Amino acid sequence: MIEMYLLEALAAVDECGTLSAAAEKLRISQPALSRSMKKLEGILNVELFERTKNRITLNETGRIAADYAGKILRSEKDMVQAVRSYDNSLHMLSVGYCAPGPMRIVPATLARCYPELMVTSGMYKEEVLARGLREDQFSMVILTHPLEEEGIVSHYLCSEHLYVSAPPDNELAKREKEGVYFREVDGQTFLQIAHVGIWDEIKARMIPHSRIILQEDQETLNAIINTSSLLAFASDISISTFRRKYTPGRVFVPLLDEEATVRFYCAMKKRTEKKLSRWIEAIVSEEE
Amino acid sequence: MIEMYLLEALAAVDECGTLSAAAEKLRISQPALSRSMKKLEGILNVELFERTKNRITLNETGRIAADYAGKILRSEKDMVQAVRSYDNSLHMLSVGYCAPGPMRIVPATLARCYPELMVTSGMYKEEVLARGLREDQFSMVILTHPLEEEGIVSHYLCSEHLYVSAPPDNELAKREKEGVYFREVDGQTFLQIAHVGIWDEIKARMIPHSRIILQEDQETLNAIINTSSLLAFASDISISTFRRKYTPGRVFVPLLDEEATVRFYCAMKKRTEKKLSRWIEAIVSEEE
DNA sequence: ATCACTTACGGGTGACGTAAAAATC
DNA sequence: GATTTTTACGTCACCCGTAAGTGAT
Repeated sequence: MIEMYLLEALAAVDECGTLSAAAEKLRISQPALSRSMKKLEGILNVELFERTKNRITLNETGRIAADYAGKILRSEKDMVQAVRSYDNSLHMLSVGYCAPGPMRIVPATLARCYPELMVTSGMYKEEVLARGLREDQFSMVILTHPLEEEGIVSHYLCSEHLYVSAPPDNELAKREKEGVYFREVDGQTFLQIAHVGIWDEIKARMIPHSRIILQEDQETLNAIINTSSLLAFASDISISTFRRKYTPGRVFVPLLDEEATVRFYCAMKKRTEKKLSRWIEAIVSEEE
Repeated sequence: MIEMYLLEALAAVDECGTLSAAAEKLRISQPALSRSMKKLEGILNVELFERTKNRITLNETGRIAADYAGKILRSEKDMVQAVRSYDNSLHMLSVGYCAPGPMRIVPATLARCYPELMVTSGMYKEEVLARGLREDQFSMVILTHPLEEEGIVSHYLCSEHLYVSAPPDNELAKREKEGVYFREVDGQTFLQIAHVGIWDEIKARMIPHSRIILQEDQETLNAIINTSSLLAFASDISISTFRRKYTPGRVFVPLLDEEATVRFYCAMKKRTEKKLSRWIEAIVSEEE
């Protein structure tokens, strides 16, 4: 049997042309490589090289052997790649989101159901998410609509409702109960966390005349909000998870347009649905 | 990099189901195999087995890995096979004949042109020869006609003319100069060496009423001929190469039918023609 | 008790590197 | 003289086998 290191050596010699160059590439000494090539010829019981005193060149047989060697080495690389990535798919769950809201709920509930699973999260545009799901870059994606495709199933996950966060001395604070329409605040300047996914498009449509000041860091943003008289945004999810706690002085006024409510659906392939069945059931029951 | 022995071990475990059985198959100890499987998992950084205290089973990842392993092992076998057989084709020349006459000429001339070449000879029916040439079982075949096919070239090689070998006291011996026709000897009993290829068919057609006593061994046949009053066969080739010497008392009477002369052609693939160019030129010049 | 796997320990093969020689450019 | 391959020799890694241990059937 020809061991892999011999095939690798042969491929390197084929590639480099000389033993010395190949030895350097392989990070072994040149005599070691010379021996390996002799050993390979011994195993095959075939001459692979034209040898002169200080020159060694692959002959036709050697080139054929080197081609096979290259092919086998690629197979081996493929194997390592495929096995590792399959194993990864068992231990990792890559989830893509179109908005930060569900990202505050899903990873936590997944971790509760499957403590052994490593969950990765990321936010992308919905087209990217759909394509990534098809191509197995994501195990699951969170969208604003069910994805109706062959082999893919979608489940309703949760909804998120948008609020305006107003300082207590602002006129709007009085409207905490009855709410406000987008058009009433269009033109105002808002503070907002960066990267809110789908909400960017909604705000661009509904309050086109507003300026929105973005802040990358959530803690910094909270600090600014607490000392600022500017309006900001919140949602039922963000309020319940941290806004109430970290921007305690603020009044949250619900937006009354239907565009201020988004329904989220999780979409995944059938085989993932099977793997996540416990979580899906839990989500469905929480929803009731 | 995963060495081949690890892949072989994995494939054996996959095949045998238990480490002990696989170890026996591989002719190594069971602890050694246990270690190898651990090493493989270490290299891949992946679990390949479900392990209980006294049971080890491939998990899904392991089955995927084992499939790859089998594939790579087959590739390696293919490589050895292909390289050896290519090398063989450089050093061996397998020639198939339809008659023994050319077999007395061709191997000797080939050996003179290419002393480094190992030449193998064998006699077969012409259909078998044509197929064998196509499928590379023969490097060259000797036929009674040129082979007109894509990628195959044919050259005229030599002709062979049939004689009747008669004891000096036989009536026929007087006809040494003028010759004799097949029909004149049809019905007579002949002594003949076994395995004369194409000549069997010619004789079956031209002297259907004759009995032909076959003898496997040439030396034995010569001895019988020298002490027998039966007729026998000879040809210009056999006469010049050994009949004159080993059956010295005999008179050789030429057969006058055109069927008694056969022209031989060597057929080979284009690449073989290139390899044998020196020999082909020599044959052509001898022919002139 | 037997079977199947793992752990522990010692041994030998063989792959490696260094050094030096031979030969070509 | 520089480069390339081969030969020689000592070293060390690692793969193996034996023996012992653990747990399940």
